Amino acid sequence: MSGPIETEAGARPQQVAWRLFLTVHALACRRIDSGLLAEECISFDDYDVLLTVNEAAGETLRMSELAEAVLLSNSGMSRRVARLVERGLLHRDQCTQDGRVFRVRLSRAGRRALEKAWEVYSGLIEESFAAHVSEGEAKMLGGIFQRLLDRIGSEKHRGLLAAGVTDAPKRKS
Amino acid sequence: MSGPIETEAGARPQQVAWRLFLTVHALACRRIDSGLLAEECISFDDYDVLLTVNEAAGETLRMSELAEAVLLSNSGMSRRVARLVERGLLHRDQCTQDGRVFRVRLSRAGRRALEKAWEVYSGLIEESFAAHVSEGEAKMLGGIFQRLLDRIGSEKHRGLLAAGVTDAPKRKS
DNA sequence: AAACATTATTTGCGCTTGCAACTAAATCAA
DNA sequence: TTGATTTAGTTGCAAGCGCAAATAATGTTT
Repeated sequence: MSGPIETEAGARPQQVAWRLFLTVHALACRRIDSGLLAEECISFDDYDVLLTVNEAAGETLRMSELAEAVLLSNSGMSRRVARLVERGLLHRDQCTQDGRVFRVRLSRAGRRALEKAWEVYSGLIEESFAAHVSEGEAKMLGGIFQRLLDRIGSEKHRGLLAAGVTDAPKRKS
Repeated sequence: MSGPIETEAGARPQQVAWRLFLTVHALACRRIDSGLLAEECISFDDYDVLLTVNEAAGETLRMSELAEAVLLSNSGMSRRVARLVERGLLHRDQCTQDGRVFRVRLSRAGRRALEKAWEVYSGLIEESFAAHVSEGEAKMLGGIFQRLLDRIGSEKHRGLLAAGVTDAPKRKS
């Protein structure tokens, strides 16, 4: 986003890119959100949670890990998970070794919901993003974004996993 | 974001890029948000509103134009502007030709707040984004994002202006 | 073991949002 | 002109969020 004075002419390409980045993000997310809603899938945000759980080593995560991975506050995640449990998409069981921690995993219905949503979601990504970017460009973008993530993200955020960059050796529950 | 089944191995580069895109957005925005807060500036979202008003042709915009440009619902914008008026950063005056429309413009204090925020914000963009992207890469990103915007954005969204693609005739302060 | 400190998660609260219903102003119809 | 329609913007409502305080389970002293 450019500054308050000069704006149109003198903006550096990085600033222009930043601003476009914000706008594209907002537009694409809006489309995807409403696309999922229209097909009666779980929401974009819920998808993110279920996917993160599904991908976790051992297919289970503690509340705080999940919150961190999805970039939501702990309290926000607590309530989000409560709703998902309520709807039968997630199990949330207390850890036997340490009664303070709760582990979350997909239920059968949760897995089905995730799979159904993926069918829709992948099409929406295609239509709102992927179709407009060549494979070479996508690799470039991925490289740049990964670099940004390495520099500004504290550590294990979703993208690392997606890009297969993680080296976490852990095994399941 | 990759799908529920295969994920790490078989993901297309576009899907990897998409997921990283989401994560980088969330992380960078989080940093910028808290950076602005720490320096006692207006919020990221308010900045966006004030900047959009400032850049508008004639430095004034109707409520609905503003909402569209900033990608907020009309009701959300109505309340956001009410708060900004309350705080003395914006004027909101009823149009004399058509009493239904309200035009918004920066107050003096609003302009000062915008300028002060820009000093901080530009540093935060630098640190969270620009510093990690070369000028050539930034141009590439800008090109790709602009293309995406052209394809998925209905029309005049902020990015068009930032990229100097608009043909609006405005001049500065 | 009793008291204190620490860690994991959940609640209370206030704020912001979007949708849908509402009000007000302008335009169209007769 | 009066009445119906459309348009611009604002509210009522029921979410969701983050912060800070509360709760609960462990750990650590002494």
